[in-house]
Amino acid sequence: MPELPETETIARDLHESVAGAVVARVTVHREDVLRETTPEHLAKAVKGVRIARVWRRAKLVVLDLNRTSKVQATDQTAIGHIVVQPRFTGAMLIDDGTLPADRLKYLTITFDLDDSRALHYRDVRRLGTVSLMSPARFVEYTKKLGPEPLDDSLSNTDFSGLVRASRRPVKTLLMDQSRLAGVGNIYANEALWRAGIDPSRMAASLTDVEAGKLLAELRSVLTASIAARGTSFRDYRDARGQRGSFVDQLCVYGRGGEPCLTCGRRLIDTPAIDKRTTVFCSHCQR
DNA sequence: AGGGGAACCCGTACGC
DNA sequence: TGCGTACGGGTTCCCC
Repeated sequence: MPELPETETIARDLHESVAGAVVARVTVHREDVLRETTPEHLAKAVKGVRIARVWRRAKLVVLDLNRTSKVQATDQTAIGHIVVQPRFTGAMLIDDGTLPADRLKYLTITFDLDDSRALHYRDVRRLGTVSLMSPARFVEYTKKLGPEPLDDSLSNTDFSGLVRASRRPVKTLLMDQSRLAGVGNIYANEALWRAGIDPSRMAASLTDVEAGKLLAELRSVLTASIAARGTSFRDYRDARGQRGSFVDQLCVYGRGGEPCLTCGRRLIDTPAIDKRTTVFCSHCQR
């Protein structure tokens, strides 16, 4: 399930390998993943345009599209964005002819590139989405998202302020994309365990010191996971079809009933908060 | 503002 | 073995 580190890994890989490439043709195999566009509209809008940059915002992979004509060569303004939200089973795959055959099942959209490679959006369960947005629409859409946790411009004071403004459980707040972008169930659980904070605590009850500790641990776990190319718990694969290895460094997620790595007591696994699996240590997390 | 619930989708796991 | 069904998981949207 791609959260921030997995989406970051996909975006970096894609940027490295397809930035600058031109889209020759688009084939939509499964129309139901499209949002804000139609197969005809997408094909027309994207044919012959350059993928100028691939980057991440929240849990979204964003492809910036530019014109290819020489006249426009100095104009760096994107003419639009393809916004991919992989959700659970979505993957962006670079197909240079070497992908194993089983990776080529469940393709939903194929962007043929002018260098004979292809970029596929593959999604087994198709809860993920692919949108085509104008620059204005993209701004409107992304301004509803909270700050990026790894952005240096997010200060301890800012973070403490947004945490302490909410009376919801702190875990719910961490996962609220409109307050803080990119954090999902895995990293919310991990950061709270590392920070020694009970996930069900009212966010507003955290002290400035606790909030500072939580942001530091959140950044630490996200950074370490990016370095490991993300967590492949079930389905996640990067743009090369490979698994991420951070699953080996998870301390609580997926370890309900097993011993806490700090105190050895049984980790509690409960759906009590928002019906999402929360794993924590009732002894170490207060 | 925020809580609850439904919809989206289908492979997997499980019961019989 | 095969068939049927429940489940999961993030986001969006609608209602309260």
